[in-house]
Amino acid sequence: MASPALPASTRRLSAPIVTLLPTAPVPPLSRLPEAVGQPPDLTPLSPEAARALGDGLVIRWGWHDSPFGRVLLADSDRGLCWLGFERAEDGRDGLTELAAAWPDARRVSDPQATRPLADRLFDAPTAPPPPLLLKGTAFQIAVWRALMRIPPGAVASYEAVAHAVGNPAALRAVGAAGGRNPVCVLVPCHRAVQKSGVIHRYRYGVPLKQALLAWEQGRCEPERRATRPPP
DNA sequence: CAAGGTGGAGCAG
DNA sequence: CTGCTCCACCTTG
Repeated sequence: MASPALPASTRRLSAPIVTLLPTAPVPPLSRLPEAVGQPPDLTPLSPEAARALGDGLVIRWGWHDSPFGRVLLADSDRGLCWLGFERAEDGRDGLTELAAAWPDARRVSDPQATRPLADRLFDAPTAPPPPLLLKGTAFQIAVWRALMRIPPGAVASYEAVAHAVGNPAALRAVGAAGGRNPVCVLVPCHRAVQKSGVIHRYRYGVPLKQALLAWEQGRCEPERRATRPPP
């Protein structure tokens, strides 16, 4: 039986998070594509501005099921300010992280408010993102913007992202900045991989990162399915 | 200032 | 292939 052997360098899913056909690995982009236009509704905030805003901010949050596990969504009238899975690898749960990110905001459990977004979140990887309210340093915001230039179905090396933000040597800091983005999936930090193509680390675990990439590749490169040998 | 982080290159086995 | 060392540099406390 010719099972479609994954490269040994690729870690396998340890648990069936989502059922997907294995896809051929995508070679990392050596350079990010030129900006095709930033999402017009992305609202970057410096930590100082965010602290000033936090007081009056009302955040409505809710847990929802997704093909990749439970997700926590948190919305405000300034945009979506949190999208995270249930638990990060370090053990912290989403609600704790949300509270740490917006300590002065009024946080209200309101699953009905976030349900519409949750329902269409995983409809298609190419769907335009909702308005976002992102708090970060200048460097982090630059990294997040660069990550959003990686098309769905593609991956880029941390080095390429570092180059895109004008500091090719800061590739390790790029990884750290990506890992601190408050809206995973929408800021596609999962599309940054090691230069060799190996998926090495992810805030929510390597299996989830692989599942997200496989899902995007399956949705964005249907021609791959035709060229893949039958199981 | 020191430590840590979603890296990368080089080398040994 | 895996594992280790060293280097890199921005952020955080």
